Amino acid sequence: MSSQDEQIQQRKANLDALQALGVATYPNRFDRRDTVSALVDAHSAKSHDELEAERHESSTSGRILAMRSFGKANFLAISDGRSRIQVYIRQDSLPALDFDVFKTLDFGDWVGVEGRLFRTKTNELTIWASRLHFLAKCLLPLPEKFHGLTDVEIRYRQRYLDLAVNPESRRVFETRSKVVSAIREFMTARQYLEVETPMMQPIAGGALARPFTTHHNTLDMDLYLRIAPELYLKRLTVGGLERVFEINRNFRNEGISTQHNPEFTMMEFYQAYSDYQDLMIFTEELFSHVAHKATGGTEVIYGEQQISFAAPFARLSLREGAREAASRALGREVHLDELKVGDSAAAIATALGVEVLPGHGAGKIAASIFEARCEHRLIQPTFVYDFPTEISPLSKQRADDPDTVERFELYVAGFEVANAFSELNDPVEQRRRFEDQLKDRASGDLEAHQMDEDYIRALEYGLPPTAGEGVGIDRLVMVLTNSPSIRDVILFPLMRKRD
RNA sequence: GACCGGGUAGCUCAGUGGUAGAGCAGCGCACUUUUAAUGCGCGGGCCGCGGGUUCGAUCCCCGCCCCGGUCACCA
Repeated sequence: MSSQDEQIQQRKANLDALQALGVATYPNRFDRRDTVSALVDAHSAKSHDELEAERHESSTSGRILAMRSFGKANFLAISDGRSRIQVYIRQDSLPALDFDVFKTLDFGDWVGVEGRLFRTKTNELTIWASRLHFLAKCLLPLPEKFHGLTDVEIRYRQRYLDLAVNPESRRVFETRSKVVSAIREFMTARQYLEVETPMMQPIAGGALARPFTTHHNTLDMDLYLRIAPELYLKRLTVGGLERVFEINRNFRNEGISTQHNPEFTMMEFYQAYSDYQDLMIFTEELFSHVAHKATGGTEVIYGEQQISFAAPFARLSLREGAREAASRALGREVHLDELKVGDSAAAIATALGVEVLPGHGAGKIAASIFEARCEHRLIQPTFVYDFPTEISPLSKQRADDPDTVERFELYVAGFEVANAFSELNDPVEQRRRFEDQLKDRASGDLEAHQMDEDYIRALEYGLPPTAGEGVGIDRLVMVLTNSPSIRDVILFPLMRKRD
């Protein structure tokens, strides 16, 4: 019998022993008065003498994460997932039945404890147990207490084990929850209406990406999991909801990496009577607020870097970023004009080893150079603005330059965490842009946008001047929790099926 | 998809072409304030899976599976 099988048998035997004692093996409820965390928070500063004077009688519960036995003196450490507290068990302080129950306990079991608080000789806050209640059995051996669980495959596939034994993991997801709460609080305080739009869409629009497909049986209709909520949210602004936001999942049928999970969470919002410049200011305020609420300040450590979310953030035009990077890599001064003409831009890209596909204009080439050579260097929050029109089918052109749109992406720690633009609200121009996308699609670009006639009809009813933005929640949480992989901030990241 | 690294006890990890190792966890004994408790003793392994080479493979070779990283694609 393997070590694991052996331990399972022993734990089952202990469960049987409980039953033989007449104790409920899976009791229906336990009325706890205090969480472990509440006890620790309320009493951790109190001295031995203060505790003796108060003789606080507690009733709490948790999972056993340590057991030390000295014959008639025994110690447990129980945890509510956030804090842990020690329990002192001595035979002459408990009813005989409770001590018999104690003898059946295994590392990982759930118990309820009643008793007064005191400090041991080594000054540890401890519950002197007067009652012990069995709550639930841990039949499988838990990872060991000292090294915890470090195998990332088990941490991702069996997140419950990770959370049970790695407090750092718990903290990451608590921070994630704070981030989402802070965003909601920030948006609703500014009169944004929180909405939910379809996750299953007949046309997967609002972004350039490959969708997942699904099917509705009764309607006999193929559907896509959404790649973005964008077109639905702007329909709401057409309807007069001037400020809307949605926090929800997007699904993109693309690669997996430290920065990409097939389903990921975005906060997307639209605001009438604003443009992309207004959103830069708004974004600075939002990120400062969220960083403060989630971490207590605006300075965070990410890997080797210290990142500041204090406003203002740096601003850099995409072409200037590409120009600087090209100059640095080629060892000569590259001029902006060279990036604005297809032939010279293509020559620079080729010299840099950046692939240029037929049909790519100067704008797309400049963007490729930026992505290959510049973006990973943007550690401090940086607004990269003025994107080429050809890669921005839903953004409004600059009044002074139709090849450039009023759009920015926010980069932090070398990757994109937000994307925003002044929304294209001219239905004729929007139709022309979709038609350009259809040509790309016809030439094999699976990520090109599809035609959405109803969206154009909505624009024909009139979208006021509006700016919109999407914020990648997972990536923001990565930066705020110093997590190197997106899988560290998603409770159940997608993994290959395993037998 | 390509390349690199990894998969050995429940967990964390050593290791070798010749009977498989440690610490923790587990079991037994001792111990009435311990802190990764300690001491003594014991049990626990398809060395990811399948082929091949070999007298003999956990180790060498080939294929496959899973995980991680880099690149490609993307946010």
